[in-house]
Amino acid sequence: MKKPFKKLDDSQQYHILTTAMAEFSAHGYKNASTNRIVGAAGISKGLLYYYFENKETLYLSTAEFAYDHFTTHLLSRFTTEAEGFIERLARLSKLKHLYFTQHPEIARFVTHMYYAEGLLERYQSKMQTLREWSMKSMYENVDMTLFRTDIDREMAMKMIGWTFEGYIKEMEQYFEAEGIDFDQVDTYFEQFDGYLDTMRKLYYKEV
Amino acid sequence: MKKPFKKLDDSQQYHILTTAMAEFSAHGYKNASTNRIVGAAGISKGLLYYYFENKETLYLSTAEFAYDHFTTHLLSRFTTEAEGFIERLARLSKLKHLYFTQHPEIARFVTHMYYAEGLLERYQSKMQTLREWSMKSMYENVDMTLFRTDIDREMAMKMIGWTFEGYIKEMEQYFEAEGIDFDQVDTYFEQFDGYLDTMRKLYYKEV
DNA sequence: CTTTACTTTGACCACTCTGGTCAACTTAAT
DNA sequence: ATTAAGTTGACCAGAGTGGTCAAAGTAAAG
Repeated sequence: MKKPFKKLDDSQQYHILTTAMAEFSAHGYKNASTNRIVGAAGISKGLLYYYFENKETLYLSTAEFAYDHFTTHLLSRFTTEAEGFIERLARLSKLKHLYFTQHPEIARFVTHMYYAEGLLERYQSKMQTLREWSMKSMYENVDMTLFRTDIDREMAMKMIGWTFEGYIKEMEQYFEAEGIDFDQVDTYFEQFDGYLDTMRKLYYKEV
Repeated sequence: MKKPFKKLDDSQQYHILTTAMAEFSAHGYKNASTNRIVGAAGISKGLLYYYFENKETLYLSTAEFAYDHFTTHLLSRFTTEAEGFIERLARLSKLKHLYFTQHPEIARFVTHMYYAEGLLERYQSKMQTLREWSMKSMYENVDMTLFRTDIDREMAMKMIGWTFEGYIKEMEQYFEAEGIDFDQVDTYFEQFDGYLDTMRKLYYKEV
């Protein structure tokens, strides 16, 4: 990353970097095309190389930006208040979902980083931190005594997690296919709360 | 597909077609490389074009073979006997899992076909049949009265499905990372049955 | 042996796309 | 008018593409 790029508007930096992220997550580092990036970003080839020394630097700058953005916008915004496991995961899921709709390219690129191998080795310790954070944020200060005692807790937690994953995935597929209709975003949250109630009935002790 | 290819051993046909499938599912039709295919299959470039008129025909032959193989090996092998929803889905999952371990390239290519758009339009009616079959095989002759009455059935079925998906996905990731150890395949099935018991406890009426 | 028909090879072709450069041009500030 | 920063797109060498084809190999028949 050269100095001229740092002098740009934040919004223009964001624009270029997220465009690059979309390309990188879609095709991986090697098969990503700088030509497509400049095309999609609406800048000339020369300008891209006026901003970045080469493809590799662009990729690494992109990774750094994504990591920082993700951590400051998502991790810092999350508190571990006392609550049940289902409520905890619900809050986490909503946060993730919100971040995904507001910054889809970054979110997708972060998951790409999560699994990518190759250039991102310098980030693997950071990724490890991420993994540990997601562990901690799932369990810390969670009241496990709410679970009914006749079923295995490990299993229960796994199944609850899979339920959230499945529901979110289904919603994403639905919105991707049909387009987001804001009337239906309401029913989306109603349904979500419905699942929450059901899960409490299934996994928690009777009151 | 030309006549010389049809004269080959079944095993050699299978070998070439599955190699092509791996390439196609990994990179999609357009970015798949015939050079990589011949390299991985261990045949010369000329021979591939002695067997197939061009890349497109290779792709379509591949699709036809995959579809036929999948339907005859999986669909035909499945019966809709009377049972509960959990047991039905467990059988379906085990079948899928078995097919996936025995014919991974075909399985992956079929999922590729499921979502691919472009050349496979002639197959979309067949894909629709597949979709209908998977609906039918999930519900036909299933005893729904086993469910407890205080939770929504639709939700219950969804959540059960997500649990199976999640468990299978986790197992695949584990086996991919650690390699398949046959001692652990046993514990795999024990665990699976454990989840079945738990699910019955969660979703079925008490006996 | 020779001939004939079927297989198989890999060098080769024209073409597209790649990451990256750079002289020329525009814009803004002095 | 001068200088410096910003921006363009034609251009390059190289890699990889789908596809061809003369040549070589193989096996059976006469």
